[in-house]
Order: sequence, then structure tokens, then C-alpha cells
Amino acid sequence: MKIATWNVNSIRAREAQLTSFLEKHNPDVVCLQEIKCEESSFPRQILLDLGYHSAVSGQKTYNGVAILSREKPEEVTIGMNKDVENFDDPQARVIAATISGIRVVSAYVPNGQEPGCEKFNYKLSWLKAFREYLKQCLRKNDLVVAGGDYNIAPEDIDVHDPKKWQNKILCTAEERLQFASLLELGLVDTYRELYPDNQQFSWWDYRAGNFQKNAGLRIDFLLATPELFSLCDDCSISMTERSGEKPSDHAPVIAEFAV
DNA sequence: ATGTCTCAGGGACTGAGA
Repeated sequence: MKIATWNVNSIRAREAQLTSFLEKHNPDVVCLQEIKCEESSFPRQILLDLGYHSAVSGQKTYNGVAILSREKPEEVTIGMNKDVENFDDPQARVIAATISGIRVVSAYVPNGQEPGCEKFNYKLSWLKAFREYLKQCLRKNDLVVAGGDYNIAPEDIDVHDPKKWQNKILCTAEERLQFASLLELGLVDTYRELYPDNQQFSWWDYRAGNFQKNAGLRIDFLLATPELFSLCDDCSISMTERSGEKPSDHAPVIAEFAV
């Protein structure tokens, strides 16, 4: 079973690239982020024609998450408010579904803009709510994968120039502490666990030729429970899509499980 | 490099967000 996560930066602008991705890799499940549209304009039929069901949580212009799957998704839930009290998030950032007995979460963590600002505080409180959400999810399920754009580079190895990025957004100690607390729930960063010393990135700013210079960060992950990770054969970050025409600024992360 | 890309509003370009 092949599971992927990809921030597509608008699903309508990335329709051709998403089609190529699905045809090339033939994943069973894809967690999408930043679909940037309401459910009514989501290309559901195009994906059905390609053999994928869609579970969608969208909104106009910003954010939006989805889960594509070969098998029909079950127990689809949108947002965190069913599991986390006092956190009614108007932004479409979390969706979950059960596919082939695996609880799949697709998450788009807030960017935070700049340390100390209002959006940064929202990011930190969002992450605390998400931790509680995942805790409940792990309580109910043994096989869980939480794919997403976490907008955090967990360690210096995940950053092309750690000195330049020190205390910058995506790299602050506060964000890294929040990410570590997600792993402390009992989740494994599949790519990092398999390749402790590899430096490979999943996001490169469009500006300044950052991709050509490989000036990137690793901020997209497939987090798995130990039960699921024990079935993980491999995890990789695909460069094809980021290298192609009109790319998303994120690369897909793909893992293979013996399920 | 204040560097690029996407969206909405409005009907060309600007601002927000990343």
C-alpha cells in the first residue's frame, strides 16, 4: 500500500501535475494540502475517472485539505472540533478517513508568518489542539498515518542553511518543541527514521532560484504509529514534480507499507 | 534581491498569504 502526502498549492492550478503524479506513482492514498478551493469546485469527477475517491474539506482562496483513495474512504471527519474542546477552527486544515483499516489524517499546519505575530500564536495554539486531536486518534486506532505540510523543519539537518534560518519562521525552538511533542505521542517521522543522516528537502521558496540552488527545508511528513511503521518498506521524497513545469513549491512524500 | 506563485475582486491591476 502506497501512501503519499503533497501540498499542491491549488488543486485547480495543479490539475495536470496531479494527474501525472497519480499515473506515475499509482499511490493508493494521497493526502493533499492547500487545495485552495471550496468543495463545489473540487475536481471530483476528474479524479473519479482516474480511479480515486475524494474526501474534501475546502474553503475559498486559502487552505483546504483532501484525501484521495483507491478504496472508498470510511468514517470521514472534518476538522478537530469533535475531538478537541474549545477549538472551533474556521480554517479548513484537517480531514481524516479510514482506508483499508488505516486511519489517515491530512493536515495543513498554519504557516505562522513570523515569530511573535498573531499568526504565529495561532500556529502554536493550533499545534496544541492538533496534538490533542492526534492523541484521541491514537487512542482509537493502532494503524494511523498523519500526512501533511507541518510547516516546521524539526532539526537543523532539515534546513539547507541552519544559521540563516535560526529563529526564523518554520525553525524556531517553540515550533520544534511542538513538533517533538507530536512525536512523543508515539508517532514516527517515517522518512527520518529510515534515513537518519540524509539531507533531503520537501519545500523550496519559488523566489531567488531556491530550487535550483537546493535551498530548501523538509517540512512535509508522513507520521506513522509504530504498528504501521513496522510495516513500512520505504519512504522517499519525489523530485520529479518539483522539477517539472508549473510546479507546486512542495515535493510529494511517498511511503510504501506492507498492508 | 523587496526575488514567485495563486487567488479574489472586478473587469487592469492590487493586496493577501505563503
